[in-house]
Amino acid sequence: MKIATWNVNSIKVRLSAVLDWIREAQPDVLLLQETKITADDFPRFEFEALGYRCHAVGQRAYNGVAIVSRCPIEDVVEALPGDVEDSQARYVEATVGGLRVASIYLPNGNPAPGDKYDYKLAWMDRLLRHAETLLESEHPFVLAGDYNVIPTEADVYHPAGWVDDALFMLDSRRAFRSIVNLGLTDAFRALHPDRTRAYTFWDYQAGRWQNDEGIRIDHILLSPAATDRLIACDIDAGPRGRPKASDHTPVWCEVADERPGPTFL
DNA sequence: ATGGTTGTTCCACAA
Repeated sequence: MKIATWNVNSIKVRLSAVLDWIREAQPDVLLLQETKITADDFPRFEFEALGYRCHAVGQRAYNGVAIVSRCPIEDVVEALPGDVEDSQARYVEATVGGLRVASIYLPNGNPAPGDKYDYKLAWMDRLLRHAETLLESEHPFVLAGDYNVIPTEADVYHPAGWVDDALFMLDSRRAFRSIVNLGLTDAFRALHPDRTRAYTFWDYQAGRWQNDEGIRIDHILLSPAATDRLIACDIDAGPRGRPKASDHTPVWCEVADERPGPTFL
């Protein structure tokens, strides 16, 4: 099963780019972020025409996440547990093809320090607790999306320029590490430990794409049971170089349908 | 230190 994640920065503007990429990359599941549209206005028919189902969680103008899948989308959870006051559309989780998957749009947190940074860290604490709950089930799961966290210095073109940014500040990185340290696997880094200049986001401003000055902030985290089935993972920078591109590009992984036997080793 | 860009909305804010 091929699972991909992509922050599209408005599904309305990006619809043809996303449909093109689906035709070309053939993911079984595509997790979207920053759709910037309500669930009612999500362009479901265009995805259904390609043989996919959709479950969108959204709001006007900001945020918005969705699950697009070839398999039925079952037992949907439309918000990250832990704060009934939080009305931002940043989380959707469901079972697809026997796997639990979540599309995550973690808060940006800038400017930091401040209210937005506090919200980011609180949101990450809720994600940590929820991941603990998911782990108790021992069911394989995939938490993928725009984490808005640069995990290490290897994941940014110029670390010194980012030390005061909420995406790279120590508490953000610590919180991300705590989530991974529950026993999850950063699929990309697990398979490409030494790869440099592996980015998923390049700012629209200041020629960042042209100069390959990016950051790796879109991540696929796998539970132990899902990690045992991990076959491949990569970043597809193709869509970032096309006209009317999102500032993010897709990340995908391939997970075996069955737990591999001895012949796999 | 500033400016550089894109999207949505209402004349700014978020990224």
